[in-house]
Amino acid sequence: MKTCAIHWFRKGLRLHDNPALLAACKAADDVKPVFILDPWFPKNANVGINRWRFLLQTLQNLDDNLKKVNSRLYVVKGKPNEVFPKLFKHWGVSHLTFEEDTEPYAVSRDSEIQKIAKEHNVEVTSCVSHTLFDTQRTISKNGGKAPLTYQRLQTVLSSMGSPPKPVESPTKCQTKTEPDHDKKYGVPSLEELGKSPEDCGPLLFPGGETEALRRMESMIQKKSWICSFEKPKTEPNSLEPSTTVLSPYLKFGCLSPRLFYYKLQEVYSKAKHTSPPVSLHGQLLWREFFYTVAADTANFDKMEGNPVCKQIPWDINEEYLKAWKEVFEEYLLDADWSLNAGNWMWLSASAFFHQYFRVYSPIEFGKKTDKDGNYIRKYVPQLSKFPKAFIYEPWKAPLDIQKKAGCIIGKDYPKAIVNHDQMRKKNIERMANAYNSNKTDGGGEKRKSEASSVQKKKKRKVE
DNA sequence: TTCATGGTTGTTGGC
DNA sequence: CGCCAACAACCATGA
Repeated sequence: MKTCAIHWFRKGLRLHDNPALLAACKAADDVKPVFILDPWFPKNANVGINRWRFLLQTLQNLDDNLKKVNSRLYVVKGKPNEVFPKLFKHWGVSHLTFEEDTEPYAVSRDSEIQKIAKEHNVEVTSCVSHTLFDTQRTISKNGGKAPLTYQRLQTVLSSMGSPPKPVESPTKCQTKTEPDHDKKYGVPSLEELGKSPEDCGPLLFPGGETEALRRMESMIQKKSWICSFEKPKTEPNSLEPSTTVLSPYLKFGCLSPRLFYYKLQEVYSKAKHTSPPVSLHGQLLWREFFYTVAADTANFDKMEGNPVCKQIPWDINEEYLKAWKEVFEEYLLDADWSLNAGNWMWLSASAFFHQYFRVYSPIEFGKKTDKDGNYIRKYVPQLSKFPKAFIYEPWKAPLDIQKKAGCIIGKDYPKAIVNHDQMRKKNIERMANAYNSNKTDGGGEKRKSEASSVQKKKKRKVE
């Protein structure tokens, strides 16, 4: 009796610790590993050329690794809800497996595919392997709502025991391929997707599971570095990475967070080591934190309609917006929906972090870890010849120094769009007002008592 | 219900 | 250069 199962790759682009792939191999003697290039995606998401390259390299590597276990990757173009009915019929599919994905777009897409599968008598198995724990289980352990502080998450997780152990890679994943497989289902090149490879930057971090495991293994050798790792002491403006650079591999699932967790555990077990939140384990827990809150919060990537987000009357300034917009989502190799939204709320004191008067200075913060401004000299070549006294504030340099540096501010390089000191004050005031008015949103008695308690505090201060 | 506690990365300016 | 107080007074959690 021949049975055919599709394993649907989305994230989780790996063979190791992939319980849904294992389930497909177990359920069927013909396993079709499928990746769907969804035309919806490039139009509505900002994916830069380097991330496209990373994805395609990851798919190529996935195909290579599947070949080693007698299988192949099938890259199919189309919308999942149109592709699956065709594939179900074409291959006579009885099982569909995939890794659970907690992002709202994925949740609604997957529930539609579940329905379609049911209509075609296809049995669906989905498994958690993108996060350390099942986010829904964490949420229900916390009384049905996501923990809103890191400490609370730690408390909840510690009541759940250790994360599930990673499962082995499949040793055999028999696939009946067709002779024209490469032509019909091969991994496309950048050109075939209408992209220009010459627009790519240097290839510093190749995509793929093999590279992810290599990078993790080489990092895990540096035991004292791992044991003394403290995130706040890393250097965001260093020219060499001062962190692991495993995040793009975790984002695409080239690397299992659970495998990484247990590899770190092994090192930790033999020596004194740092702890969450600053340790490397702590970094995996931050990821878990934002994934968990994001899975439980409506409009997590927006302010409006987002119950955890402070409602702040931001200015709408198209000019400023243009200078910043989309940059992170487009250019980051590791752009990750839950993590980006969570971190932006953190940094803007909109949620999770509330001490809004601690404002980063674009001048002082950079100086802390890069006094000479080498990061700016590399990435903003117009400013590269400024003396270090002015590298963070080139507009303050006397005209003759600007001339000597070959860059007149306002002519060869734009003037600052805001005065930081003024804008800092203005925004602290705006935040104070927003916090205050959010506090009194209950209205009535509550409004009165809150207002009077603020008054009292002010009085005390004066005395 | 009330209140203390702690919070992964702030900046400035004086000593 | 390192240390420390002032800045203004936040929130979620848990006792």
